[in-house]
Amino acid sequence: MTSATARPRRSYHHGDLRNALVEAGVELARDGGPDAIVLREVARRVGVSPNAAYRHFDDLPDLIQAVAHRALVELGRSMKRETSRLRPTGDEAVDAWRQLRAVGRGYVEFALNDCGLFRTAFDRRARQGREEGSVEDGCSPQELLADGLHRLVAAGLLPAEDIEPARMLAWSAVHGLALLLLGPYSDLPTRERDGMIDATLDQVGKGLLPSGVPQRRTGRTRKVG
Amino acid sequence: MTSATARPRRSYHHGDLRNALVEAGVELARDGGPDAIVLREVARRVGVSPNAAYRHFDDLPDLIQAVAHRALVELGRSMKRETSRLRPTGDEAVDAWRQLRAVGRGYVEFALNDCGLFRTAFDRRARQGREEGSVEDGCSPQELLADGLHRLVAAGLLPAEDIEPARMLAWSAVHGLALLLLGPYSDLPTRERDGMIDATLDQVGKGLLPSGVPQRRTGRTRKVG
DNA sequence: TGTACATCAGTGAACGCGCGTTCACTGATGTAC
DNA sequence: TGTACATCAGTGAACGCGCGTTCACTGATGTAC
Repeated sequence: MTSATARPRRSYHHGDLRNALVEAGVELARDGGPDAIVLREVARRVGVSPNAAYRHFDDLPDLIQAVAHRALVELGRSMKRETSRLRPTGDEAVDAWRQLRAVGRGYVEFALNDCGLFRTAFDRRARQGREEGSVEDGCSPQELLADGLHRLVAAGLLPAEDIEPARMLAWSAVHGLALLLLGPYSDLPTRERDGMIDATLDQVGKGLLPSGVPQRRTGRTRKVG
Repeated sequence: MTSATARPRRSYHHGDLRNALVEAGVELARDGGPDAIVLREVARRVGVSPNAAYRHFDDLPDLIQAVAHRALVELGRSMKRETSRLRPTGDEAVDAWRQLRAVGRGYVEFALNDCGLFRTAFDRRARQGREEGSVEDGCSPQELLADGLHRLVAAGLLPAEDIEPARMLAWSAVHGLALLLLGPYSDLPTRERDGMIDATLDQVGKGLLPSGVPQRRTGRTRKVG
């Protein structure tokens, strides 16, 4: 339970304490979810007195907010990782749909692999207080979803005016799926779980795309190259 | 904060303490979500010493579990209420789809109106420990969803073998939608929020039903009367 | 290049708090005879 | 119908705990001259 990472500091001043505190918070959240982010324990792990944290954060919720922000960054990375694994087929419709699918898969995958951090990303306390903008580098979960949707539009699979409802269905389905798999369905064997993810993503596709989910090598119609 | 409901008991023995404790827990959860369920406060509200609760519950998680169960019952009621408002059109396909839609709407509506209780229904601590079966009277959320899906099958709108993926998409979408509306989209004005719910439920329909969402008075094909 | 001094970033000790849970207890209830 | 007694369902006091936060402080840093 106690500080594995706590080692005596070389100097009186830490140099990068804020970051170190957030990092420790991330580790706690990873193991035990948002409730495991405890100011005193965070300080303990970094090897600093509890009140030192108040030089860098207003209060505990402010710290949680910072940890949640990191969690969103990691969620985005997981999504990005999944899309970057794709090899283009040359068929823009197929590729566009695959990209959105990968985005969704990365979302669910992260939730399952890093459940504590995932829950932290959407914790209530993280939303309160100041905005903190979104993830810097254009790789926020929201942007990745938007990219995927725009690519569907560009491929002629999704009418541009349907973007908003499409976003909502896609995000809802994937978010709900992740939480159900962590919750009521948490006893499911990995095999069946993977099947469920695939099946659900396909169903989402059917909901999103008026002309259906494009299949590779079937010469399905598309309007844009 | 303190006991509005605490009134001196007539007798030494309460008579229905377990129930009273759960009820107080429900009120706390309603106001503040699962974390607001605090054993001492529950006892305080009922006007009983804290340790009296241990005659009826193993520990705090056991109490939370009982409260979560009640929350599920209320969720089911909200869903049922929504379906019972429907007036049959005579068109079985239309009616079947409307029923499932109402089930989904009742789900989201409950989440928005009784957010603390909704979150409690799916709290992690409630899932641990013994099973406690499901809601007694055949009105559990899961059963209502199943009923809706079976009716779609009976109406010839959904192939029987697609029930499982359909369940997963429907539940995921509606669950995720509820949580997103409570979370990242919580600032949304009611008007737009309602629009989003409708749009998302329609999208779910498109995902579920191979022949599309049935419209009233269009003479759409159906296989079973 | 050296020194005075404001500012920054930590420390140590303490605060009050409310929690979940356990202990040894006692008043109330119901059942056997 | 009345009484003895086991069992049930509460009480009161206390336990240890760890938390978030505040106080007055001090060591380290960097800048003006």
